[in-house]
Amino acid sequence: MTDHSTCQSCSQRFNSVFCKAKDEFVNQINEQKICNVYKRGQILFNEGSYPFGVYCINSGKVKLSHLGDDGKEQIIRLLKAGDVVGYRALLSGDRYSASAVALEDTQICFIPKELFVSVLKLDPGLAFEMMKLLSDELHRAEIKLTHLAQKPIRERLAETLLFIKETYGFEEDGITLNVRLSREEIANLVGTATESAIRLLSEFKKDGMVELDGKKIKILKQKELVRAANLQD
Amino acid sequence: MTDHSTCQSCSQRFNSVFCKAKDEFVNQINEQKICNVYKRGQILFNEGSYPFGVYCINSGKVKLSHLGDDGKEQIIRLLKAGDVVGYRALLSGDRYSASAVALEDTQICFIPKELFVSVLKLDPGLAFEMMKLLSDELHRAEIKLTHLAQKPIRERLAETLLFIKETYGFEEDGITLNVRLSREEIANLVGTATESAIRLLSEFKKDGMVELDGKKIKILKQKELVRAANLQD
DNA sequence: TCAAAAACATGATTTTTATCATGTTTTTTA
DNA sequence: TAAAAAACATGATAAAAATCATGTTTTTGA
Repeated sequence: MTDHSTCQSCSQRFNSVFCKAKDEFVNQINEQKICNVYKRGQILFNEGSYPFGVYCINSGKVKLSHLGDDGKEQIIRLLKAGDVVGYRALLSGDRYSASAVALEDTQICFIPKELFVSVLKLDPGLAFEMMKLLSDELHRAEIKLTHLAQKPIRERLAETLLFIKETYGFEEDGITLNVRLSREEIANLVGTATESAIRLLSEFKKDGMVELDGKKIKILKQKELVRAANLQD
Repeated sequence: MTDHSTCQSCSQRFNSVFCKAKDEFVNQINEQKICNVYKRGQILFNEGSYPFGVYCINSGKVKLSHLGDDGKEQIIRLLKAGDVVGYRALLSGDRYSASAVALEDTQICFIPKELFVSVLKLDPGLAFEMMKLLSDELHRAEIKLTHLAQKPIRERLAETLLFIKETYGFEEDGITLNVRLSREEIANLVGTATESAIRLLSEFKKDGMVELDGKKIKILKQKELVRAANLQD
């Protein structure tokens, strides 16, 4: 869904919630979509503002985060090519409860609210995929919630590193996490103080599980990291 | 949706996700629904088993909870008349990731999976309400997640008491929470150790905010409780 | 490009929270 | 209904995590 291409031929089409949508509606979306490039740090939308549509990520990376009651960021989701953002508030009929910010230069297509909703009503394939997406996100949120309540920070940090790997994968070298996050962002993903995240990353390094080179994080011993995460499945 | 009544005349119909469903489909559901009474403590479904349908609560109360990796319960949701349970796993195509247990004697109608899914495909009104429900639950989960990551236990306990009040309301006296939960269940809702929950409840009592009489909890000073919860809105 | 700002790192300390221990009360059930 | 079990309560202690302090390194922007 880049400027010069179409939704019909979009590389992410069958990798997204639109995979089951009928051609007829994909064509309609193609007519009305607006494509844009967001630079690293640019805001797609801000907590508290009204949703006017949904955002399809064609390439790049985006973080979705809340501000807690005392102003501290909590990162709710990490998004990549093929993901859609901004549907939660739109479907609830709320303002955005989270902000979306590009983590690197990112190509995004905007689909206006009215069009998205009308297609959702006419295309049960899309509606079903949407429900599946919401259900999966709800599942993830409930698991995370349980882990936040019950697991120590060390385990949650290990889990977060594995989650980052699942989401963005490795660079060509096969061991470096394919995203640059600040220590503060990692802490806000784990749900802890920045210093604690830094300290535990140093421990993981000392234990030989990871290698740290600025914001580059290499996973040296994934199995040990899985053990450190203490997951049941 | 009791045994002797019909979905068409169900007192919860317009108070539920089926509020926008077409009569035609409500009639179909009425034909195939199976109504049951669950005694306090009885299990509707168990984490790990396969979903065969969804459960509509006609009266009574149900808790939905996860087991954490170390076997500790985390209560995910509290459900009441008009609520539907068991749709998450069904829509995701997963096994149940949580168990549902009746908190008191509860009347529940079961709607078989195939019927529910087929109606969902044919009735955009129901599909939309379902998406709205999922979005709202996702929102709630994200807020809770942020609070678990950022707020101290005292604030979370206060918030939990207010949440229980929002969900189940008061008894006729206007101050007693209309549900009986053990201290352990309250702790598993807050995400803390049972002793911590007990201790902080005692503090709230000492501060005159609540009155404790076994499992009966009376809210004496709601405003102070709101302040103790330190919510932003 | 170089000065300022931000991010990173780590030790020391304090606060928060969990765990352990023990006694009491309530609930269950044989 | 009485004995056993479960739940509740609270103090003492230990562990976990946050905060504070300070110095170093990296990044940013004038």
